[in-house]
Amino acid sequence: MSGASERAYEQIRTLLIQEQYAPGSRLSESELSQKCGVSRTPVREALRRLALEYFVRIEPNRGAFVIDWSREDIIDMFEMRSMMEGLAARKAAERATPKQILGLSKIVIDIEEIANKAGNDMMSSFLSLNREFHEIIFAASGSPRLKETISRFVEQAVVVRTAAQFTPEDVMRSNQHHKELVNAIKIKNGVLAESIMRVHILAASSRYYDGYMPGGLKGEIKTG
Amino acid sequence: MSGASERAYEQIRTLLIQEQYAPGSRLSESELSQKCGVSRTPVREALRRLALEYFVRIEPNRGAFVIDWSREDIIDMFEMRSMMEGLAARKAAERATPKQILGLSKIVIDIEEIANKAGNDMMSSFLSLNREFHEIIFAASGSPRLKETISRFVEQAVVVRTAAQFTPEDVMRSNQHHKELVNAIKIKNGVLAESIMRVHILAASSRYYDGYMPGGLKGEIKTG
DNA sequence: TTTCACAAATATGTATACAAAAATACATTT
DNA sequence: AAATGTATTTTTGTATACATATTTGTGAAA
Repeated sequence: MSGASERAYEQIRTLLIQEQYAPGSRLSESELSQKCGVSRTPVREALRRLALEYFVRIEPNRGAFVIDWSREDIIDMFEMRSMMEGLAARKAAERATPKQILGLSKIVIDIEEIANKAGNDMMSSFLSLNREFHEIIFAASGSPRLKETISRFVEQAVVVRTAAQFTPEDVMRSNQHHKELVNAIKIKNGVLAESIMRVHILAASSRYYDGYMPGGLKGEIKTG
Repeated sequence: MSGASERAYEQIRTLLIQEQYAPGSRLSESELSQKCGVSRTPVREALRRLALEYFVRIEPNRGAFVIDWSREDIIDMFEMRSMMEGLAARKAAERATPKQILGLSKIVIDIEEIANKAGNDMMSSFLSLNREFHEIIFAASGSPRLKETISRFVEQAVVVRTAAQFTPEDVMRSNQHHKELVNAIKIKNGVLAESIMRVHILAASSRYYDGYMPGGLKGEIKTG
């Protein structure tokens, strides 16, 4: 899909992830349309879409503003994510095919390998594999609606930035969770899979607080 | 807000709730713009918005189609709803103000009264009060994001229709749940509040299956 | 200087015109 | 008759022009 609307969406989204605009600042449609090389119509459509993914907030007759995530917003978001991805893991444990389980196992091994190399692009490889891992869980859960809802949270600026905070030890710990999760799914233990996934998400969230919140939360909701 | 876009949204949404268009059927932009008395631009915006609320599905270069909810989709939706509203109830139990608790208690009494009268507009009064009840829970949960996410599911054609299936006994049972919920919140028992809310939602969902699915689910996931 | 009122400028909201893609109808071929 | 290719029509996608609301800037009055 190479439509103007799609391109505008991608471009604006990238700008927002790169923090080119301060939180709370106004996004002018004409300015963005110039920057994206398309007319205002597809820009407006892109902004509406970004509003649904919590990148911007739209005020009637006033336009789009960069969303400002409060501390509470972030805590809530991870809480919801852990709950929904936990549900996805439980359902995946009940329904995953041998092929999907094999795919998950393979990613665990792949991440283990790149974690030891610790090269330059280690992080981008990890992010890609990690994403793939969670995608398989979503697919295995058999609930497109669930996947869609979770995605709206996961494709978030704050989330994207969180992963970049990961140290090699974080990657190892994360992959340990993955390994336990695959085992739980293998033995079809849904409740276990759900619990592991919740820990997994909340542990990742604690990295965010450590990295980005002033002084972190210092154990308030740390789990890992 | 009396904008053309808003009016188009309302009108189209009403048409969809009233099942004026068959599931899967195509929605023509020009036809809708004529019917709504606005141009295609606000109609397009309304359709995009309805897509996010799962009323329609948009295919690139092909337009909007009325969503067809499969049996699995509906089960998933109620499962997610019960989980998310459960979370909201737990958080509400931890944070509700005396004023909010009083508001909840009042609604329980009001519903009790109208349930006994069983008049013509009993159902619409119940729906209104029921909505208000859940709104207070959302507000008390202190998580606007959570409320927003749940709303996208709740404002659903299938959900709206489900409530219309309620018998007087269903209303009484539903209000019994409400009463227990208010008590749990009063004593700040979050886990209890969460459990009650889950039962509450899943019990309501069973009414849907009874009323609309061919033959119902006959106890498959019935809870009440 | 501060505040308010009002006009100019700017931004969003909507309508319309045009471009591109998809759906349809029809003729041609097998 | 069925299938395929092509022309026509229809629909969506995008750009632009206009309407309306908001913001900003200026100046007069307190």
